[in-house]
Amino acid sequence: MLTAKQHELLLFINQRLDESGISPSFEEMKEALDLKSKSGVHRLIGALEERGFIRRLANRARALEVMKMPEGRNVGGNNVARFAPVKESKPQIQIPVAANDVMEIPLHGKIAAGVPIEALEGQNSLSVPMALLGAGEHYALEVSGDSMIEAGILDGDYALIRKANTARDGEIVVALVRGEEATLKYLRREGQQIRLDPANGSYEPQYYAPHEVEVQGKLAGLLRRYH
Amino acid sequence: MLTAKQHELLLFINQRLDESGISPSFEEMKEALDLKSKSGVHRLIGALEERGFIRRLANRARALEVMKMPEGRNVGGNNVARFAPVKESKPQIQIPVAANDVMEIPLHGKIAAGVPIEALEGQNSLSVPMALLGAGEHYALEVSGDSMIEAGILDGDYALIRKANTARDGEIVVALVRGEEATLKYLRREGQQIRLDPANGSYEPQYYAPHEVEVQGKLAGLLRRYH
DNA sequence: CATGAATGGAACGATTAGAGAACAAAAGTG
DNA sequence: CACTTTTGTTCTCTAATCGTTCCATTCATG
Repeated sequence: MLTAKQHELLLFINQRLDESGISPSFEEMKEALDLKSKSGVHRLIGALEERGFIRRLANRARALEVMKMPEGRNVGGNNVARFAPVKESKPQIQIPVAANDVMEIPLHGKIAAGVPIEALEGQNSLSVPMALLGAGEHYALEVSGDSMIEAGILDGDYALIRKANTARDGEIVVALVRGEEATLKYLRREGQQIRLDPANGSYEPQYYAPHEVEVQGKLAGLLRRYH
Repeated sequence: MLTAKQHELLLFINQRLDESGISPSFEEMKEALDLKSKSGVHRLIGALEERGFIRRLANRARALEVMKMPEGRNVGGNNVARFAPVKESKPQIQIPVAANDVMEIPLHGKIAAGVPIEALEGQNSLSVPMALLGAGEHYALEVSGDSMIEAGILDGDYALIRKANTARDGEIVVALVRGEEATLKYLRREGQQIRLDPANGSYEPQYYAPHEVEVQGKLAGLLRRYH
């Protein structure tokens, strides 16, 4: 899927993001790739974006985000044991259903504060209006618990998650902690630490080393049902 | 399903992708298959693509991607605990099933505390999974304001409303007050009075005589979008 | 020998890559 | 707010790599 240069750049970006949480600038990438001009970096970034490996905010400095890594490679190089949760997969192509701006996305189970994702690997799926999703690969999780209640995310809601390996500060992510607990939390970086913030005064923020936390996706939408 | 050459090529591509994450070029594949011209590779790639084993970006260098491998190779579905050197499975492309469990409902405008519904009776509509709705006639409103924030209903959310003329105590309703203001509130009865409760400590409950309040619908679902 | 399929060859055009510079847009500073 | 620095964008050239296409040739088979 990638050329050697694209691969090299992707690795570098991912590494920097993992270590410091800060996107490298074009200048820094230029140095890392041993180039003498930034224009090349620009093209490579374009190629990576086109292929869905990274995502970026246009005209913003240091606003890169890694969506996936080539072939199984684990992001952040953390060799933590992992349990049932989200299986890494090849990009699944989501084609809008004809005549309907709706998509079927897989329902991967429940997510709760402090509790692993229940791997209810059933064939469950959810129909979701495309208007709620952006580009990319998505899945749904049923929210369990009240740790995000102040962000308007209630017990029983369905969280629509876009797969990603990194996220920017302040975004709500599905974070796999030490390979065993997956939780939905605000992601924030403080120095060399990763901080996972609940949205509930009764819970405390938790701090981790970067290698202990793996971002599996970010919150892209929410569905709730009143009976 | 595959000819010997096709099979050989697929294996080679998969191996290279696995080892280095970098797609082989036509030249390299030519060498690997012991061919003396790239045109043969071109045909093989075409065949593999046609059969859904690989996918590629047209006119892009080294932009191959393996979608699945031949034979009963395990494709996803493993729910066993897995450890770090995760061997990748190649999930099949997920094509959404024709979703007939979807409904188009009209988007009637915005609703806010203390402000009439904006009658933007345009062509706007929203596709919504039927799972979020019950029986009956529904429409959607964009929520404006923070008066229901403690009920997890935020500014910008889409409220799915089921038309109804009555509601039980404690339900969230669209209430038309004195024929002019439509608001989203908790409905409660106190003696001969109707009480409309916001879910926000900064706002006060409001009391009305029964004839002043007309229930237009009850909250049936909620959609939110994070960008 | 005819035929269709697979292979070889080479020309062609497009993409990728490197460099340099000028410019525009954000972020930071006082 | 004005000014400076940092950062991202765009353009032009040049060269090498890569993918595409068309056509001739070979091969296996009946």
